[in-house]
Amino acid sequence: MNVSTNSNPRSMNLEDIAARAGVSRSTVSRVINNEPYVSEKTRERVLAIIEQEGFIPNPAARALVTQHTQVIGVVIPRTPTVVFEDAFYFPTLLQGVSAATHQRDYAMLLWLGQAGEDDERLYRQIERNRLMDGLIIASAPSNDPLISHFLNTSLPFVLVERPGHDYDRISYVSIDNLNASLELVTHLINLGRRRIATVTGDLTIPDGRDRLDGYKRALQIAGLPVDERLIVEGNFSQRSGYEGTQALLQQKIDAIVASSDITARGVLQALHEAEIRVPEDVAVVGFDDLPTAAQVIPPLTTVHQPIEERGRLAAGLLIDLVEGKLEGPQQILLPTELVIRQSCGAALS
Amino acid sequence: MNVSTNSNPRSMNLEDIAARAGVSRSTVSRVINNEPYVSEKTRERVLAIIEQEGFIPNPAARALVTQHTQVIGVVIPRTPTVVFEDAFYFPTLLQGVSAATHQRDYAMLLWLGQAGEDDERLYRQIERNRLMDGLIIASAPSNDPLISHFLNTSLPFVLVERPGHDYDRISYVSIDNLNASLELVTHLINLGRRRIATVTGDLTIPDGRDRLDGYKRALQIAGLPVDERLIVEGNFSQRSGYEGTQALLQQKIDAIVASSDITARGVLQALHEAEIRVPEDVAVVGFDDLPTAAQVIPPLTTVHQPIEERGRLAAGLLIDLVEGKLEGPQQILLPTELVIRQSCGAALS
DNA sequence: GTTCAATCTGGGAGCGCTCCCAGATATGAT
DNA sequence: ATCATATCTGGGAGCGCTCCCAGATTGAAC
Repeated sequence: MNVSTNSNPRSMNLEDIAARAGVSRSTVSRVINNEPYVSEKTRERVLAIIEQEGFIPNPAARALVTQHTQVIGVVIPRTPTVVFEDAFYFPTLLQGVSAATHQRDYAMLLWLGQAGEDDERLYRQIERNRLMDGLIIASAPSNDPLISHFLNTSLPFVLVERPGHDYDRISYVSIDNLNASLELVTHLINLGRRRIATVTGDLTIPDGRDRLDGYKRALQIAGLPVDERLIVEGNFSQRSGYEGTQALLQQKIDAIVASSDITARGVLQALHEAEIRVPEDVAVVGFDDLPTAAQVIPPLTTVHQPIEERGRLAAGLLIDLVEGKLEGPQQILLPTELVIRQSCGAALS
Repeated sequence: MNVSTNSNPRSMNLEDIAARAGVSRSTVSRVINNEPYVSEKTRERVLAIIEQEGFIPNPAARALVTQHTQVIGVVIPRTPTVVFEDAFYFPTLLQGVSAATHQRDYAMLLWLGQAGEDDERLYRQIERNRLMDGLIIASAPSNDPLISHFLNTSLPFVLVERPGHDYDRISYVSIDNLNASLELVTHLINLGRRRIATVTGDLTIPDGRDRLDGYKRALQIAGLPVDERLIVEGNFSQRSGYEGTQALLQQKIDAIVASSDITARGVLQALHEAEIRVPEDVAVVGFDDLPTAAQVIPPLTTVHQPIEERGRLAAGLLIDLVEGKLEGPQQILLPTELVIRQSCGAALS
């Protein structure tokens, strides 16, 4: 009946190409996979026909036998805050991951956490998806379920933050938060600041804790006291910077170290409202070097971190693990760069 | 030799589950795919074993026979400008796409254009990737090669902008730029503005052209002249807003319609430098309602568009097309909303 | 000429599913 | 009891590849 109206013609396969080239399936496979033991003449003939027919091998069939898909996954749980408070980090990171995956001929599967919604369902979907050769997990804090799950699996994964646990069993790419923070605070000390306060990040996250540790270490090295009254716990948000600063103004201070540029925004806002001059009365420094850091008033002294490279390295590392070019847990800490602008008062001296 | 050191144990398959349940491969398959003709008792027994073993069917094997992967792709070419000038649109759109794909149990393959790099290589990778059931193409302007390619293919695809050509053969989800712009300009006219200028967007992009057409239409409806000297061609960038405004200041004007909130930022900057009061001397309106629109001074009157919903609908539509629930090209125009703040001078009257 | 290794080529087996068809069993009408 | 029908169940075939092994061909060495 519908012989002539076959609307969805079967696409070509190896056998079809083989027939047209007058060779066998196996030979075509060898040509496609660039294997040896094919005469130059045959190879060229086959390649010509592949080109001419626009033939592309079926990835599902290939994956079925090789157990590799050439696909890696990227999970970004609980994005809402990321998206709305800092719409820079996440796209930039993806850009880096994307660059590396494409360069190595992989594709990238993206999993985004949904606003408000519990990540439970997402995690189940990710765990059930056996299409990936490996996984990049962004934003480490409370994604323990994912990490624990994949620790019990043979699926390679890489974090782009330092994990909160199992440090030595997990591969990750991060920045040297502690030393960056140490350098930043030392810079303030060198400028003559002595009563240096801080609004920390989320201390359940290694990033937050490490930055605080760097702050303390810098004071200790300089022989300055670590005064707990000058340390207010925040959570990287602008709001925590604003409220933290209001609390800090009870004390006599001459500098505030914000845990992030977003937090610094809140700090500046609170200082402005209290009619305190920056940097004359109080110096302010941030962390991250978001594009807006140069645009606030006064321009923010901060720590630049290579976000895109972080993504690129994480993807490269993951693919190396997948392909067996590297073994076991690998940890990479990227260097950061102190960016001196006006908010620290460097121009004053 | 290495019998006991088999490091990568073959994971379970249907046959294994079947053996444990004392049934056949086929019955397990029926249970997994929720097909009828399985007795309730058998179904429960099989489900229990699947649960207990944590069995997940091999997607590659499944895809090989069904010709469906439950994966859709999203292409965002030439992201650099998007990322750096407007880091909001793109993540929000992805969030919407992601929400819809996850809800319908699909996964999302993401393809990002690389900074500076030619998109040629990316396009080849996308075209060669036969893992996707369908494709969402963001940012329509110059991606003709992709669109033309997939028009000749049976792969369903959906744009999230209005295409520059083949309108009626292509499925897309966009907003009603023309009427939104018309409403916006009419609002200015109702406020008494008479010399209304505009800095357009990229006129090679339908979005840009439609917004300009809405501007003209509004003037015509009000019986006002369309003065070409009051129309400066821009490209959605802040810079074009800045330079366009400087050019417009040669004319006598009382309002500027910016093609986007980003452009409006440049417009405000130029007016500020020229010491022209907004909205007293010149009213300014934008388009897009970025989060920053409410934060500039004065807060920007603009057009709110449902970006996340755009992504969600595009993905939903694509999956409907993939699954055959909908036919052929489908076009959706989403409604927008006029957001009146201070920059239009509404509060003055 | 023969012999041997290196180089090339083809086809069977199998990856883990779905689909189809044949056969078994239960259910109800006669 | 008999038969027709609806409900279940099992196994073969096949999706399009890769991998392995056996056989064919070549070329160099003797």
